[in-house]
Amino acid sequence: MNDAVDLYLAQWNRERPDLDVSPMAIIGRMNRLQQILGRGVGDHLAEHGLERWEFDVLATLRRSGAPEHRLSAKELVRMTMVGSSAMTNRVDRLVKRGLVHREVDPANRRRVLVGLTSEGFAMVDRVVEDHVANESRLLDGLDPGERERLVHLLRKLLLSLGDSAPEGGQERART
Amino acid sequence: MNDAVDLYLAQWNRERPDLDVSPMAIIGRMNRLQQILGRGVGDHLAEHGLERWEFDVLATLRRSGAPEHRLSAKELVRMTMVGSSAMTNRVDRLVKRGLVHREVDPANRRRVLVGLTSEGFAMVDRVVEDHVANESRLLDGLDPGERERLVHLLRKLLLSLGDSAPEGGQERART
DNA sequence: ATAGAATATTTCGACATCGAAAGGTTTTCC
DNA sequence: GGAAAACCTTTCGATGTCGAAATATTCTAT
Repeated sequence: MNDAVDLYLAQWNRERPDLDVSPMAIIGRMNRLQQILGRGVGDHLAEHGLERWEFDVLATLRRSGAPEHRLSAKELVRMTMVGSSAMTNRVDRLVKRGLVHREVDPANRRRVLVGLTSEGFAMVDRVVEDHVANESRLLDGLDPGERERLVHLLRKLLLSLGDSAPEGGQERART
Repeated sequence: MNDAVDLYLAQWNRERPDLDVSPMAIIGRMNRLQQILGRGVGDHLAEHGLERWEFDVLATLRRSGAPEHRLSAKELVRMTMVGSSAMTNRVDRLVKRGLVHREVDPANRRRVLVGLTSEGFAMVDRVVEDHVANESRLLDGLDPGERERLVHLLRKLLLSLGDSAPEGGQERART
């Protein structure tokens, strides 16, 4: 049995046998998995009435923890890998849905603090359990040992690319 | 050393110790890698004057092979995982740049055949070599054995999710 | 022959994102 | 204490994608 990437590697080998296209075996599959898994996650969240980006923001606030379940816009940007302008838009829409509230930080009026409302909190806490169960289902094709090896490899690759826990870390330049 | 995903797994464990969030260790890292690798690929292609979606289309046509380096719009859609309306837009723009030509299939006038112009052909063939070198550089953090194991795991996961070589294969419903 | 089903592409409106620039606020440093 | 630099968020215009509907062509079955 071949996957879609096997085909295009074979095509490249036929057309350009001089080229070593083996990196595509990884990067191409990563692309495809991203799309397929993304749809699997998105379809499931839609059943709970959430878009993927909504869940991302709510979950980021939820796991940032007590007491306030609250982060500044900048911290949200850092955690979610979207630009600041996209975050403004996301928060706008979540405020309209009543899932988060936004207020100027009284201690530093440049900052905006975004926090979960009780509806938002209830929503994440209700959905997240099903969400991880769904993710687990998507990974059913790998046994526990394989999953562990995959985690290890992905983690090593991420670290080699300079990804690091954003504890005051350096972000990509963004406006 | 921790990557960004280690942090949010730890946060979930603190906030919801009842939950097994281990699937996120894979899916979360896949998301992040996708973004970081995507930027690495895109920035490099930009140096050659190409957008990522442009390269995707040109490369798909190039590797589809002689004699004509030509595919129908539908085949392009199947190979690239974008919707048909996005493909119309992509081809429009590539035609304007003179990199592909579009013509109605005389044998079946519903179909549109898209083929590389000689400029398009020269462009891909010039860029692809650098492109794979760049991809290889992005994967430098893994040694050859690790890359091989990663390929194996990603491939197995893809197959378990129903991805298969699109030789008349069943695609996802799209309008 | 022809109505209707099936197939293939394009058009249309909506939407999420991006990067640059603008708008406020605070800090720094003379 | 005030000007300039640094900081944080929002606004703006552009872009690329999506899904549904529209258009155009071919196939099927009577």
